[in-house]
Amino acid sequence: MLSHKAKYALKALLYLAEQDENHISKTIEIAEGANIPKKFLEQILLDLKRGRFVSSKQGKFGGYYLIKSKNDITLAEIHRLFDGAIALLPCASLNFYERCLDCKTEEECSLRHGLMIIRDETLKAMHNITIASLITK
Amino acid sequence: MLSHKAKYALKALLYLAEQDENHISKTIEIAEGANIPKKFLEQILLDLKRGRFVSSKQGKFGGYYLIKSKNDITLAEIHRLFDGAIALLPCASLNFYERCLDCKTEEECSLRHGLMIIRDETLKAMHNITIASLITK
DNA sequence: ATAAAATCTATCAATATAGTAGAGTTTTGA
DNA sequence: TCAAAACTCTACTATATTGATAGATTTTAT
Repeated sequence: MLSHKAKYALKALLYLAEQDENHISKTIEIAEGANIPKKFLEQILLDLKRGRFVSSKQGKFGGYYLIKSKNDITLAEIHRLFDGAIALLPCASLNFYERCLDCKTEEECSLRHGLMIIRDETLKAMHNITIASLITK
Repeated sequence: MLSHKAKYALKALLYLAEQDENHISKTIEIAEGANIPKKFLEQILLDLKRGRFVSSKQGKFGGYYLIKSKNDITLAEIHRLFDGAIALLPCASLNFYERCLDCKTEEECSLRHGLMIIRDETLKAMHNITIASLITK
């Protein structure tokens, strides 16, 4: 399941993608427009900024705006940024690999192979879900 | 990610599936064979019993054994039993549906459609991973 | 009866989640 | 230059979940 953070992040990105080009959105606008607790959203937007999905302008008339095309922001990326690995176990993960400590046979645990198949399928599907695809549903 | 419970459940089922027909396995055997904390495994086996994947015999010479074909036990089922919904949000779930409370438009949240696509893909893949398929990897 | 095994219920520590609070910094325009 | 508006940063908190452990109870075979 997605965390609330990841869900809110997607909704915030969706909100930003629906604004006019060059429009800059204040946190409070996004919060109200997408129904997200404002103070929580502040943290999420900072995370999205660190992830280089959005950028911001401080001070009066400041706010947030997309710096990545809505066609290039995928569910996979947002999942990884907020919820980590897409694979079902760390030993089957591409980006968050860790050895299973409870596996006797060092490299290959009995589940790893099957879970890598799932990972590849899920990843492929998650890569196709972009912010743009969510708008034009 | 899978919980330890779900992971241990899969490993326990794998262990049981690898035993001779009619063999009955004591918890301690499974625990040592699959490297799972014994007391924790006890709970997991009871869950698997309630889920009708295994059955048990009490008393001396008792233990656990599969009552479902290893070809019919899928990752999807084990995920649902121990970790719940396969979908990324409750509003996109088949078996654990709940409305998104933060969605303004009652029935359709902006993410639902995309997440249902992911769910279908993941589910299809998870359905193909069976205990049998994990053995003959 | 006794030993071996499953079963049941309770408890616990550590961690993650979902937020809230408030002070600090930057920018703008009057 | 000053104040308001906005982002930024750090800390805190309540609650739930996870990953176990402990111990008493019940069942069965010999």
